[in-house]
Parts: sequence; structure tokens; C-alpha cells
Amino acid sequence: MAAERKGGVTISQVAKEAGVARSSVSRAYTRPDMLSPETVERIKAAAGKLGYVPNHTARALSTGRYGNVALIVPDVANPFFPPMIRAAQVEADRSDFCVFLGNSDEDPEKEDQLLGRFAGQVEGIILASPRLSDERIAAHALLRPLVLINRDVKGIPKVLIDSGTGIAEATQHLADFGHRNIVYVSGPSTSWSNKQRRAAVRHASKKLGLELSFVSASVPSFEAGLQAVDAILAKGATAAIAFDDVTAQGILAGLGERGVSVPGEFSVVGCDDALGPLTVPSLTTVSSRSIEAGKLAVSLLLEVLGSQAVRDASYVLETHLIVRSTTGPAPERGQS
Amino acid sequence: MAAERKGGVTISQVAKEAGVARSSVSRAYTRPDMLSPETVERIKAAAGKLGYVPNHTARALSTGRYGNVALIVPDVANPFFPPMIRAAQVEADRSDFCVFLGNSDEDPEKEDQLLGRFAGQVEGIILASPRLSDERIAAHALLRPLVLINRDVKGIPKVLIDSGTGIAEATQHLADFGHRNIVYVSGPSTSWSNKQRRAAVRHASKKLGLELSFVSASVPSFEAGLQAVDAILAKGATAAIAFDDVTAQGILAGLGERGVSVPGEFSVVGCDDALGPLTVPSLTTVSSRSIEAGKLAVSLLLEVLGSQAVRDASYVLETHLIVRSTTGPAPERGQS
DNA sequence: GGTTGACATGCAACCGGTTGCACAGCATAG
DNA sequence: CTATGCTGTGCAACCGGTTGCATGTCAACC
Repeated sequence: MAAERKGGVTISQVAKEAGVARSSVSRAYTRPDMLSPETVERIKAAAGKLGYVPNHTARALSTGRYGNVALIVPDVANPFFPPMIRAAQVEADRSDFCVFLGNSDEDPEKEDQLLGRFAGQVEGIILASPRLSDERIAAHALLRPLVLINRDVKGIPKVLIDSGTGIAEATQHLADFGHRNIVYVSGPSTSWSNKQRRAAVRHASKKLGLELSFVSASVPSFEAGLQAVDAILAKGATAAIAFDDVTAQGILAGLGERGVSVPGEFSVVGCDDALGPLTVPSLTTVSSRSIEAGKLAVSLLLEVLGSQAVRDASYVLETHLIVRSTTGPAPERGQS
Repeated sequence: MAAERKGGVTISQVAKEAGVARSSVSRAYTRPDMLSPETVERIKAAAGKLGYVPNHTARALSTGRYGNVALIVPDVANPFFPPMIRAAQVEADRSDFCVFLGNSDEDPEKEDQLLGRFAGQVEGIILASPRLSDERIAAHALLRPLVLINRDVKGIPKVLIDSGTGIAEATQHLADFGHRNIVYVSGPSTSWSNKQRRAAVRHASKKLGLELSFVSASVPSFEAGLQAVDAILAKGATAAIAFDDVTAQGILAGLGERGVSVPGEFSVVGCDDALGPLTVPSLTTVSSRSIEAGKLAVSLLLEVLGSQAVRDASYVLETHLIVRSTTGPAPERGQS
């Protein structure tokens, strides 16, 4: 009722109103069992009357428990991340934690800055697909609990989405369709996922006797995919596996512009299933499990926070090929 | 260098190391002009040696300036929001603010909870497309600075994306193509944007003499769009304007399943330009300006924080139709 | 040469909670 | 009837900074 202007009703005001000591008010909230039921009642009544709400910040300062975690991603707007962010959010919520979100813009330095800015108001940090060096990551991990997503640094708990399995399936799928010459359109060089995917496609191609070339789209974006098309066609390939779905869509758009039909003349495979069946033609891609990764990362972090023990836990999530409509038989070879 | 175990190098440790008082260390960071240059230098050196980082929380407690803002959205994974979130993030960063992200899952109650949880550790809150009642919003606004996006509550600063202009253009566009019977597929009933769009399409249809019906997709999602298709076709319409792009994509997919060609037999218009030209066929839609909205909302909030004055400011961003490939001439009318 | 004022720094209170410890009151055991 | 222990509450220190005020120093001024 009594909507005091701005700011704050404090513990002292409640204490005075209820005729008890400040410490009793505090305990009424944190350890009510220490007080007689009547006292608790009286305090709660006074608090209600004044509209008292415990101050999160003050509590954090004296207990060291902030009730916050931070999640840092390279690009919020990349459709791979929102579902993950959402899942992390939900999971944190279940334990009454708040989530700070950081966007590094694919920039390692920015990532470092954010890490610093968040420090001191979070209990732990989740770094998703970090672009930072192993050394810096290890340094930060020394200062506070850290969980990685899609990055493998020794001694730090992590959740890895193993796109290798899915990529291998994709390569096999293309080979089955008779493609002999394919391209892998790679993503950020500092991305663990990119390294993993690149290695997987190389390994599978070798095993299957496919000719493989690489084209680089340093940033995973629609535009980068679009711009990669000329280079891709120049390699004489009949199919491409892209670092991610967004890049793949760019490639599709570029092929369309050049009158190359998909999947008739050229096949495209994405990765991360970030767009779902939402596009037409729907994209053949590799499942990502980013939702599980987000959820898992938070619960892993909270677990680490609970038991000081810095468990060097790793969760690995396997992926699989999802065949939709952008892959088909290799075209008959007219000329070289 | 000296990587002290966990937690924190404090101001006191730095003070001892540098041989000065705690207050001087504090001032070396907040008001260096009050100290002699040499002292500042000596303190910074000591701080560097110890690896001192000012504690955000402690500072917030004593100054009341938290350096945090919260952004609450109904669904992070809805592609309309990520670009907005990103823009808000970037803008906040420019002023050294951190961003809490909240996801309400389209649930008013959850929204209320989040508002409560964030209170006490943020200086201000941005509510994007809130599903909460006007009363609750006004109540929260009384307690702390609040900025709304796509919601119009009297006396509260806001950024509105006026999709009305774009929707009117879209209706005109369909009429020009000879469509006489159209459907508006509406979104969440508590959404201000939905009300606005609904009103705009109604108004424009009336003016142009079009027959208009409504189909409801209570939640804006691909599935909801998919499920709305039967109802849409039952209305005998030749074109649909959807509440947003995601719903529109669902409609497109549903039409595809039923063998209805777009734009040959049926035209579809989305709203928000959330997907860009990313899809094939690319979606005719209404621009959203969500990036500007996110940026503007943050700068407006920071401005309100700067000058206590609760400016009842409103920014209105006009929108326009973006014609792509999902609209075309109305089909010849074979039968009724 | 004593006064004045600017400047640099230290002291101590404060922000709003939490928590170890002391203490009073009362019941039970010896 | 005193020793013992438990329970409920208050006191005061502490978390890590910020900030108003007091103090000491030194140069400039009359």
C-alpha cells in the first residue's frame, strides 16, 4: 500500500516498525527457524506494510552469493544462439538465478572486456563458442567458475556439440548421391566448431575418396555465404557443406542469383539446424542440440557453484544429418 | 602476474601495497584529478601488480548506481527480438552498462516475476512487447525507470514501431494486385502491435472496399501459422497478411503441403522483416526497424536515468512495405 | 612574517544486508 | 537450589567500496 517514493525500504525501517533488531529482520527471511513464529509473523507484517523487498545487491556483497550468471555469445542475432540463450535462461530461472547476456561481436577483445565487466557481479560465467585464446580463457577460469560451450580447454568444464558425427553423415550422404567433388565453406578460424567440422569433412572425404576443397567465409553470415559462391563454383564442385545454416542460406541465395538450381545442379548442406524447416526449399542440415547445450551448461555451472570442486566435466552431444530438400543426385557431368 | 586464488583483491590490499589510504585508491579510479599524478601512478601500479579489479557490486551498494539495465522480451528465440537485443546490448555497452536478459515465454505472470527479480540490481528496465496489463506496468514504472517498446501506456516513455503505415501499404499492394478477399492472421491478443496491425488492416480494407476476415494464431510461431492454413483457405481469401514473419513462414509451409502455389494461387505478406531476404521465395513483408528500436530504447532509458525527470517521451518509427516474392496478382476466379 | 587559500590525503561514517558471538530467560537435570 | 543447556534475540563487525569533512603542507599574498 504505502508506496514510498523511489528506491528503498530498508531492513532498518522494518526493524523499527516491528520493534526488533535489524538482524532479526534479516533472519526472518534467511533463517526463519531461528526465530519464534510470532516474531517472524510480526516482522513479515511490518515488511508487508512498508513494502519491503530485500536488496539483492547488498545481500550479494555480504554473502558473496550473487545469484547471477553471465552468458557470453559471439552474436545474439545468429539464429544458432537464441534457442540456446532461451534454454539457459529458463534453466537459470528454475534456480532463481538471473542471466547477464553479453555479445562479443565475434571479437576476442570484446569478449575479454565483457568478462571483466561481468566479474564481480556474477558467480559464474558461460562462454559459448568463444573466440578468445586458450590462455585467456584459462586465466579467467582461474578467477571464477567458468563453463564452456563448443570449446575444449583442458581442465575446464564444458558442453560440446559434436558436429563431427553429423558432418560425417552428411559427407556420406553426398557421396551416396554420386557427388565426387565437394567444398567445405569454413567459418571463423578461432571457432572450435569450425575446426572440428573441417576435420570431420576432411576425414570423411578421404575415406570416401572424394575430392575436397576449402573456401573461407571468415564470419558466419548470410552475406559471407553470398560472397563465397563464386569461389565455390570456381572449384568445380557439385556440392557444398557450409559451416552453418546462415552461411548456407547465403550460398543458396547466391546460387539462385546465378541461375544454378538446387538441388538439381548443386547440393547444399548446412549445419546447426538453426532455421528448422522454416525455409523453402528446406535446408538439409546437421542437427545442433543447442537447446540442450544451453540447459546443460547452466546446470553444470550451478553444480560447480554448489560444490566448490572444479569438476573437469565434459558433456558431448552427438549430432545427426537431417535430410531435407537441398541435396540430391549429382548432375550428369557434361564437361570437365 | 600474482594470480591470487579465487575471488578478490580488495581496495584495502591495494592501499597497503601502495602505502596510501583506502579512500585514495578509490579516488584513483573515480576522481583521479583529486590526487597528485604520482600518487595515481603508484596506486595503479600496485593495483596492476595485485590484479585488482573494482567490485561492481560494492560500488553499486554505496552509490546506488548499478550500471545495469534489464531487457525483458516475450521470446528470445523469435527472430524479431535478437537483432533488437543485440542493438540494445551494443548501446548499453557504449555507456559501460551491463544488460540482464529476461524471457517471459509470452506469459504475463512470468513477466511480473522477472520484473521483481531484476529490481534491486538494475537502474532501469526495458520491456519489449510486454504481455502484462497496463496497471501492472504502471505500478512497476512507479518504482523505477521503465521504457517500453511496442506498448503504449500513458505517462511512460516508449519506443513504438508503427507497423500501421506498412500494413496499410501492404493492403494497398494486395488491392492493386486485384485481391478482393483477404485474411489477417492475428497474433497474441495482449500484444499492442497485434491490435495496431489488426486495426490498420481493417481500416485500409474498408477504405479499399476489400472483404476482410480474421484468423487467430494466438502465439506467433511457425506451428501456429501452419495450423491456421485450413481456416485461412476456408475463408475463400486469395491473400493473407500475417501478424509476423514467423507465422507467415508457417502459412507458406502449410500452403505448400496443400499444393497451393505462392504467389501464383495465393499471396502472403509477413510483418517485421525478421528473416530478411534469407528465405526462398523471399517473403514480402513490412519493415520492422527493431534494431533502431533497441538502440533507442536504451539511450532513452539512460537519458531518463541521467536526468531524474521522467520524460514522457515517445519515439515512433514508421514502417514500410518491402515487396519481395510472395505476393502477386490475384488468381482468375474460377468458381466462387 | 603571519594569514589565506589551494591542494593532496586521511579519517570515519555510510550503503543494506549477514553472521559469529554474547546474553537473558526459562526449563530441565542432578 | 544450583548447575546445565537450549532457545530467542540483540550487538557489532564485516562485505568492498564511496564521500563529506578535517587535517596538514606549502606557496602566494599583503
